[in-house]
Amino acid sequence: MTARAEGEQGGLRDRKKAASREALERVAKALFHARGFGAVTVDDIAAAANVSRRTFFRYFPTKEDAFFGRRAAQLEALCALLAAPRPGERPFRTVRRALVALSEQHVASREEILREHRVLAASPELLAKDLEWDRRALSALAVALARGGGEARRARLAAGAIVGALRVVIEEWIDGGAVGDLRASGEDALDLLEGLAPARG
Amino acid sequence: MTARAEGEQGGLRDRKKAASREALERVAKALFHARGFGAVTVDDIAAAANVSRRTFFRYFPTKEDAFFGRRAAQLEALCALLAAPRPGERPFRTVRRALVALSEQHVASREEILREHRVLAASPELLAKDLEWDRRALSALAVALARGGGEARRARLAAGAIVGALRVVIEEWIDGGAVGDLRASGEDALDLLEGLAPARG
DNA sequence: TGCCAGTTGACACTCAGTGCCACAATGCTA
DNA sequence: TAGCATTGTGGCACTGAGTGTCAACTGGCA
Repeated sequence: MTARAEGEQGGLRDRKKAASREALERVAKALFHARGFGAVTVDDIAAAANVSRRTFFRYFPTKEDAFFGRRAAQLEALCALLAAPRPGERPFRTVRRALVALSEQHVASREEILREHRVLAASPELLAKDLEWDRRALSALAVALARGGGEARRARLAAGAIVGALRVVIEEWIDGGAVGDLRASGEDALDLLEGLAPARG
Repeated sequence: MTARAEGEQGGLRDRKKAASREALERVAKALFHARGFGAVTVDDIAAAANVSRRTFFRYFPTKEDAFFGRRAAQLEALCALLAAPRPGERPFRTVRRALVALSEQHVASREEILREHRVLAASPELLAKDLEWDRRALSALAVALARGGGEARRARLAAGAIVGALRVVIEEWIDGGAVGDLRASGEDALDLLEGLAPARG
């Protein structure tokens, strides 16, 4: 075992690795957007990135994963926000802040989201995978909501309803061309759902 | 073109067809339960059902579909109930009746659901597909809720929250060994969510 | 310079899913 | 009951995802 930790991007080796990964993801997305997910093979991606097919699978466990870089980053950001409540803040308030921040990220990446959504809507296999991210967000929200000491069951219930409702809000925003006020729509939905959060323990 | 319509199960041919399909599904589930979804190949299923591999794919478009017969039937039953509101009934009431009926189906199929869930929990690829059924249920609920003439947006929002919350309720029921009162938990959740439904148009 | 560890490419393999064609079973009709 | 069209089935070959393995290469370090 070497003394160097894994993510310590100092060496040339690590920089090359990061570059390969980034190139693969970029090239893959470009191909998906151009031809649709199903019409692009891993061979195509590997060839376009000047890498062997085998190498592609060293960076991404499945073809789908080359598409979901954004979602992974989004979830990570959400979890980070949820894990850092302000002192004395009610759990629902923390959740609201985190989700509002998420909506602002969405608005900022408007173009990319629209492009991705076009690919997503045309390939059901991607849609299925996409829903899994919601499940993970749900767990994170449930943990955050339960922090106040209320019932854990109730926290999960509220998290489920929030995720379910916000997915609809985001979809409507996208279907409307991503021109509406996503933040406002999201906050309206959260207002309606606030009563679901567990009472203070 | 023959005069006979497609589903007219009178002839020997149709009975054989139905039997093959049923045998494939039964055999497939048995194998999935015994070894796990990933450890069973389509060849295994076909062989166990005394049918060629090619024939399997004439009955089920994917291996997953041999697992989700129940879900398909469930969704169909849900849609049927939603499509038949009682005269003068508020949309939310129709939805509640349909979902209560669904919960009773769940309780009645307790054993099978537990067995299926064991398979499901052990194979993420199935879980992803499973979530797609929720999406379809969501659309059906949204249509039913919008029937009152209220805002369509609001109806979809409520449908999203309901589906999100009820999935959590069902999961908790299953995780608890399917011994709790699912109907009561579901109704409690619906009580909390009733305010989300669009106001009367 | 030479060793070590990690990265890559090439090859072979399994398995899901599809198109195609020949064959057999079924149902209808003469 | 013989003959016909229809339709289900099996076999085969093919594409594409994903994995294991091994030899060759490259960066880091002494």
